[in-house]
Amino acid sequence: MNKNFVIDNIKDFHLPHVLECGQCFHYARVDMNINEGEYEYDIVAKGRTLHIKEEPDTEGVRLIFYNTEKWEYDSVWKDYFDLDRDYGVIKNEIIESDPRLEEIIYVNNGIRILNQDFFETLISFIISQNKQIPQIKQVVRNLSAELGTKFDVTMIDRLSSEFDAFFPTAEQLYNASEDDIRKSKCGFRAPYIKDAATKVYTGQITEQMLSEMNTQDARELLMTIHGVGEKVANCVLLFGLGRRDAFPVDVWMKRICEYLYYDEVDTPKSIIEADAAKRFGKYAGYAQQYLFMYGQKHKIGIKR
DNA sequence: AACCAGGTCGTGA
DNA sequence: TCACGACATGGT
Repeated sequence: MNKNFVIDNIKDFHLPHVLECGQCFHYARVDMNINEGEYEYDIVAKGRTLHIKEEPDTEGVRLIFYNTEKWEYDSVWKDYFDLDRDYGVIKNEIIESDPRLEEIIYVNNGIRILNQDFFETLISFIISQNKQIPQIKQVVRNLSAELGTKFDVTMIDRLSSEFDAFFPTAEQLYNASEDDIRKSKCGFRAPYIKDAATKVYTGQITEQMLSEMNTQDARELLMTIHGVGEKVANCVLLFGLGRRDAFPVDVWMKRICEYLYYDEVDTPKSIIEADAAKRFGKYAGYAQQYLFMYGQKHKIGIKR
């Protein structure tokens, strides 16, 4: 039964940076009986659950996927964690675009852009507007517990923690009333969630359509959803549709980029996004994530 | 007690 | 186009 899948010597990977850089919300850290250099998490994603641990290895880290078969790693988690990608190349390209990012990348090394489920990413980032990350996680958990398909923790013997349901499908959210959705404490975003679920469930917007469009057209189609603006659309493109050229600009990125590139002068998000596209090109999404972590860690530009 | 949060919408110049 | 308040909820 308890078969673990292990991979050794993974470079450019650090679980806390991967999960806690604000790109995903349906996870929890397991802090019990952990040794130095070890990090353990529970994750609910891709309609599955995962209990995973990182340990130091001779070169890079070792990942232990608890109670996981090889086929499941090959077909699900390898892609989810973006493990086929060579981040050495990506880091070099970014540093070439701006040498000042070398230190920032070094300090925040081990970030991976996850390949998450499209619909979950869409709803999660609709929720994210005007909320802090811990609260986003709470609403995602509430929404799942109330409307998502339950899984039996004792049967699965995998999760040690607080989750008991998958993220709701488009169908489940479409069939829920706005009041039911509001019970998740999503507040004024409830009609937004409903509209997104409706457009996806009725096939007005599909992952297939979006993946066949160029990034700009896909962004515009996403923005026809009520409650999806430029920033949320870019997050969905980057984290849920594999568009690594997308560069979401939120309050943090605005502060960080003004600090780095605009001499602290107030600059429109549209300018910041366009300049980043020019500067980082197809690596803009990766650059954004290193910058976001850096800004959060050092509270760049925050005045209090 | 105001003010802010991985924003977006509606309104009015 | 652009500025600005409103919007639920919770934390400081």
